[in-house]
Amino acid sequence: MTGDVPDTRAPRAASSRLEVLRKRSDFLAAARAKRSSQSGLLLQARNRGDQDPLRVGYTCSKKIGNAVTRNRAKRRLREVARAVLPDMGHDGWDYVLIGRPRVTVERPFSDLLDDLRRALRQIHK
RNA sequence: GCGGAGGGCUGGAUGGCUGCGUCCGUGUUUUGCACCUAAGAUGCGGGGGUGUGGCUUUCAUCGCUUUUUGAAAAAGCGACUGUCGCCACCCGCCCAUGUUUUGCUUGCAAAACACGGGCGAGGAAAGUCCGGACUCCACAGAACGACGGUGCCGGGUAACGCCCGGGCGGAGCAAUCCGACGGAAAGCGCCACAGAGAUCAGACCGCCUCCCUCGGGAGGUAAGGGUGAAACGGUGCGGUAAGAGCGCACCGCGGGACGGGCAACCGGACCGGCAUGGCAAGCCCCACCGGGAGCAAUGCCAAAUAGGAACCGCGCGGAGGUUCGCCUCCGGGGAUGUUUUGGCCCCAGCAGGUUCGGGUUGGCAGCUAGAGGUCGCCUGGCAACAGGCGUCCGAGAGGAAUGGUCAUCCAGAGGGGGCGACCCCUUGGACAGAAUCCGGCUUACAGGCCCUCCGCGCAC
Repeated sequence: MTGDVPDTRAPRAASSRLEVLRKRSDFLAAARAKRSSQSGLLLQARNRGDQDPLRVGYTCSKKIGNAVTRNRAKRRLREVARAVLPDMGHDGWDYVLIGRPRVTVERPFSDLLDDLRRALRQIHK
């Protein structure tokens, strides 16, 4: 596994780092913009109007469950974002992924991926 | 074997693909700083050079005039060319030095990225209920008061409301478990309903005596009935009109010499016929403990802006001294209630000058090695625990990492096949996520493993 395919791995690694939203005001701004509701998650997105790299935020409120459940939901959302956004996300946008009670944790992972893809197509249309 | 009691441990495993946080190393890039060195720009000083301008002067040159003239020559005036000197400005120059820009060398630091390596959730990380460490409110102490807490006794501990041992009361055949377990003759208050009567109490029924127009009335009586959580303590005998601690015996209760124990408490000669129940989780009394706020504490740095503080200056509660820095005494004021001791700080004002910082945002520190834990042995102790030696372990984030996904296996559950060992299929792993750090308590928890003890049954 050490040196087989260095050429295919390098570009992926460079693009896999997603910038994370940290300020409350960014979350509030995204919440006022477009949104798309899917069965596994809720997506909010805002076009900032510049050409800086896209940014992602995650929200799992206490409605999701206790701390363990909230963490797991957030981790699955992070993983979904890592798989989908480098290809389908647009630069200059902020995306906020919001977990849903029970579903975000229990839904099959492939379905969750489809949910995000569908939501992105809806918002970019 | 069945049933039970107490305690401890564990909290799925392996692998593939792919991620995250932190620390270390290597490399690349960028930035900053320092150094080496080169070039450029520029400042100052010295030297040098010459260009321009001005002035002066000498000489040369030219022109004109005059004189002598054949020419030449001389004198004067002018031109401004060259030259000498001085002054000003200037410089593709040299030397020394400073500033600065760019490049380069090396080193250091930071950031980003890549690669490699180490480490990376719990027994409860939880609830935030107690006790501390630490920080700030300058600090330390005493008495009283208020408020809050603790509450059998002794020990352990940094401390505790925790732990250990003991006592007392209760539950259980037992192992063992449970207990807000100080004081009710210090005082106040409350004790519903029922009942005739509820603590300086009481006669409804009954019993006994007397009276009487046989219905009843007067008196005695707490043995019996009834009420109630509780009714002048219980049983027996004597006694009596019937009864009653009225008398006696035993039990209970109260007091109690004395003995045992560090103590809680235990035993108890003897005395008292026995007047005095519960609630302190109502107030209260007694003993002991406790200042408040908290890591969003607190400290530092950098930005950008309304405007505060300190020092200097004028001036400065009183007196004295003075080396003019300040010191001593007295007076007033300052902090969480009052008083008090030590100690500290401050003693009108502002028209000025200098310096510094508060709120906000961002960053750094605090930040993890500590009353540290694991395991083993030794010493003291019934034990909690303490001491010693060895051993191994040590997350440190900050919209918050410690994961996502897939496969196989292993527990467990259900179904089917088989006499059985076993095989096949399905299902399937609890409670729960560090946030400054420790000691406890409480609460949640699928399943599994181990140890000790008790009762019953069987065998011997």
